[in-house]
Amino acid sequence: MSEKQDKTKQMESAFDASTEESLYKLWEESGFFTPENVEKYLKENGNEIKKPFTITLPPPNANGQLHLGHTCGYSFQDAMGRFNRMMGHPTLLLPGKDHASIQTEAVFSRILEEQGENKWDLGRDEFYKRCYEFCMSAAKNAQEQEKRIGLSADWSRDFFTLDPRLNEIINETFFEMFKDGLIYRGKYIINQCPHCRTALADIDTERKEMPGIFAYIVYPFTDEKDNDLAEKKLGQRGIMIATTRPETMLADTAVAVNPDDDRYKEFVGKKVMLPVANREIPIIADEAVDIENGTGALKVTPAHSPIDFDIGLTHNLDVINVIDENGHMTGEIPERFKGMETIECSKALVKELEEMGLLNKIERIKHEVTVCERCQTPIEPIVSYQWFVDVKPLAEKALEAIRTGKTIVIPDGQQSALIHFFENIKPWCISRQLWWGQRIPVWYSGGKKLYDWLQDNPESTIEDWEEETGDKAKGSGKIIASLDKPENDPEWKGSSMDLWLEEESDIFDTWFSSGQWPFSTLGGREGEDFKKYYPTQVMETARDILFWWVARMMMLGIYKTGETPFARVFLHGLILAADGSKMSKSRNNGVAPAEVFKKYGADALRLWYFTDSLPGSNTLLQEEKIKGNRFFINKIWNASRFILLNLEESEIPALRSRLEAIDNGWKNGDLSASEILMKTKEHTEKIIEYMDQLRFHLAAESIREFFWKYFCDICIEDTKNEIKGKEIGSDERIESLAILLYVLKQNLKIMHPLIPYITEAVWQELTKAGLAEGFIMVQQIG
RNA sequence: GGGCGAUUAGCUCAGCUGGCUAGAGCAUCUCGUUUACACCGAGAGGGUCGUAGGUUCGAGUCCUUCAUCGCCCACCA
Repeated sequence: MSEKQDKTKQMESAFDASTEESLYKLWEESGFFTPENVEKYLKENGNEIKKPFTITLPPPNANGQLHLGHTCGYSFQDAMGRFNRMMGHPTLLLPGKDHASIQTEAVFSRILEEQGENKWDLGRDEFYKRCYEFCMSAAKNAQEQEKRIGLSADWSRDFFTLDPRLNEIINETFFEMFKDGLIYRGKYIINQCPHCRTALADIDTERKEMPGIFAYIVYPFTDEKDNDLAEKKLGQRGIMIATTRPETMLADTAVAVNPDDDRYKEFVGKKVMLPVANREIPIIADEAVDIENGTGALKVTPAHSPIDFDIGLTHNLDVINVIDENGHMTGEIPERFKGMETIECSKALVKELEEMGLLNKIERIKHEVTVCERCQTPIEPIVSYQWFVDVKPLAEKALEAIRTGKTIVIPDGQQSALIHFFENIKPWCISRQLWWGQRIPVWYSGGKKLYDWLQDNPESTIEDWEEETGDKAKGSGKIIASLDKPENDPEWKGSSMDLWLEEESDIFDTWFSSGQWPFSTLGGREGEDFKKYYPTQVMETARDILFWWVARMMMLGIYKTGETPFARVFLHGLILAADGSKMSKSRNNGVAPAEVFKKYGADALRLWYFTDSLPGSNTLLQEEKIKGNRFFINKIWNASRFILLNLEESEIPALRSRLEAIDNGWKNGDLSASEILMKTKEHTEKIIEYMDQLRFHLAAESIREFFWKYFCDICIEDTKNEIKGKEIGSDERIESLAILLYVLKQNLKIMHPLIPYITEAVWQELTKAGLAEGFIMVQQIG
C-alpha cells in the first residue's frame, strides 16, 4: 500500500511539460549528440554500424528571435536525425548561425540609430566588432530555443558563417573560381539607397504606390526632313516620349520603339537631338518596348533604369551615369544641374523644356516605385562595377544531378520549379557594398579606380590614365585574387616602394558563403569530417529559399567537391497565422515558440508540425490542434503510469526475464503466440517505412491511432481485469504485464523521433523501475 | 508576362503508383465513467471530393476545358 502511494507521488497524473528541459540536459550530458559517441556505444553493444547520417542544419539568421517556422524546420530535422540514430546510423546534425549580411546590417543599423549612433561614425572596424557581439548574443538566445524544441544537434560542431575557419574555405572557393574564369568583374545596374548609402539586392526592396508625374517630351530629329515627316505622321516635329523621371533624360543614349509599331517604323535608325543635353541619340527598335504604354516611344537610360540597361546591352549603347550614390546629379551634365537632388532637377528640366516648347503635357499619376525596405526611400538605379559568377556551367551540372536522381526534391512540384530556375539562370552578382560580411579576397594593384578606369577604357593604357588624372600609377592596374594579402605584384615594373595594393571593400553576398555550408562546416575538401560525413543525406529547409539557397548549395557543392551535397531536399511550408496571413511584427500576430512550449510542451508542438505541415503547403496555426496533441502526450504518460502502478516490485525479476524472452522471439520473428505483438511488429515496420520516405504526417497519424485506439482502448482495457483479478506473481499476471510492457517500450521507441520528451520521460521511469536501460535516444528500433 | 501549386465534412487538412461503402484532428450532439487519464470512454450527425467533358470494367485519384484562390520570379517608361 505504501509502495503504491510512493509511486503515485513520483508519477503525477499529468505529464508536466516543464520537465522537458531537464530531460534535454540529460541528453546533452550523455554525449550522444556527437556521432562518434553513438558509434562507440553501438559497437560496445554489439550493434551493426551503418553509414553516417548527416544534415548540415540550415543556419538561421543571427539577428533576432526564432519563430515558429524555425522550430518547424528543426522538428523535422531532429525527427530524421533521431530516427536514423535509432536505426544504427552514427548521426550528425550540424548546427550554426548565419551572419545574414544585409539583413543583419539593416537590423543592427536600426539599433544603432535608436541609440543615437550610426555606422559611419563608428567606422568599418568598430561597426564590425559591435555587430559581431550583437550576433553572438542573438545566437545564444536562438540556441536556447533550438534546444527547447529538442534538437539533438552536435553543439561541439556549432558554426557561425563568419567563423575564420569557414572564411578560409569560402575564399579558397572564390580563388579557384576566379582562376577558372567563372568569376568576373562587370558593370551592372544596382539598386542604390541614397539614404543608407548602399547597394541593395532586389530582395531588399519593396514596391510602394506613390504620387508622381508623367511628362510628355518631344525630342526633335536632327534632320529637318525627318521633322517634316514626323509632323505629318505624328503631329509634332520630333518623336515624343513619356517619362516619370525627366531628370534621367540627361543620361539618355537612345529612344526605343517596338519593331512592330507602325507609327515609328520608318524612323528607326534616324537620329534625334536630346534637348538640354544637346547630344545626338539614335532611334532603335526593341521588342521589350510596350506599344500601348505612354507614347510607345521609350527614352533609354541604361544607367538609371533596369529595363533600359538590358536594352543598352542588346544594342551596345553607352552608359552615362548622372546620379551619384547620394541621389545627387553628377557627371557630364550642364553645370547648372550639378549637385541638385533628382526631384529638384526634374522640376528645373521641365521648366526649361516648357520654355523651349518641347513639353507637350504633364499628367499627375499614381504609380508603384521601388523603395528601400528599411527606410522607404525610393531607390536610385545606378550602374556600377560588381562581382559576378557565371553560373551557367554550374547550373548544368546541378541539372544533371537532378535528372539522374542524385538529388531529389520533395515535393516534386518544387523540383520542377528548381529545374526551371536552373534552365533560365542569370549571372549571379555576389558583391555587396556593405560592411557586415566577408570581404572579397581581391587586391587592386594601383587601386580600384585605376582598374575600373582601364575597364571603362579598354583601348587605353596606364600612361593614358596618368595623363588624364595627373596622378602617378602605383601598380599594374591588374587584379590580384589571393587567399592572403599579397606582398607584391609580379607584373608591377615600378619600385616596390610605389606599389599600392588596395583591398576590395565589397563583401560577399550572404548566399555565397551559406551556399557552401554543407562542405565548409565539414572542414572543406580536406577535412576529416568531410571524408566521413559528405555528401549529406538530407537538406530540410523552407520552401521560400529554394532558389536563393538550395540552388546555390548544389552549384557550389558540385563545383567544389564533384558531388551533389545532399541526396534529398525536403521543403516544409510556411507557418501562417490562423487567418492565413503571414506572421509579422507589423501585424503583431506572431506567436513566439516560447509561449507554445510553456502552454503545451515541445512534443505537442512537434506533433502538430508533423501532422499538419506537409511539404509544399502552408500551414495555418491552430492552437486547438496543438492542444489536442497535448492530450495525446498525456495519454502516453497515463498509459505508462497505469502499467507501472499495477506491477509489484516483487514481480520485476520475473518480468525482466519474460521481457528478454519476448525480445528474442521478436528478433527471430517468432511472435505467433501473441496477436498484440504481431500487430506491433507490423506497425513498427509501417512506421519505419513512413520515416524512410519522409512521410511524417502518415507516421504521426499512425502512432497516434495505434497507441491510443489500439494499445490503450483495446489492449489495456481488455487486460485490465485480468491484471487486477489475478494473484500477484502469477504466470497470467506476469504474461499480461510483460506483453503490455514490451509493447509499450516498442511504441516508445518508434514514437521517440517524433515526440522525444515524453518517450524519454517514460523510459527513464522504466529505467528507475529496473525495466529498461540507458537512454531511449540510442535504443535501436526493430 | 513566366513558373509552381491548390479547390474533399462547420474549420484545418490527409487520401502514395486509379478499386472508397471517401478518412483524421478540432468543433457539434447523445450517453457513460470519477481508484491510468474529464488532458477520459462509447456512439451519432455531417461531404453528389470546384465546373464541364474525356480515358477506363471502375476516377477524389489520370487527361483536357473553364472558374476561383495562393505562392515564387520578372516587370510596370
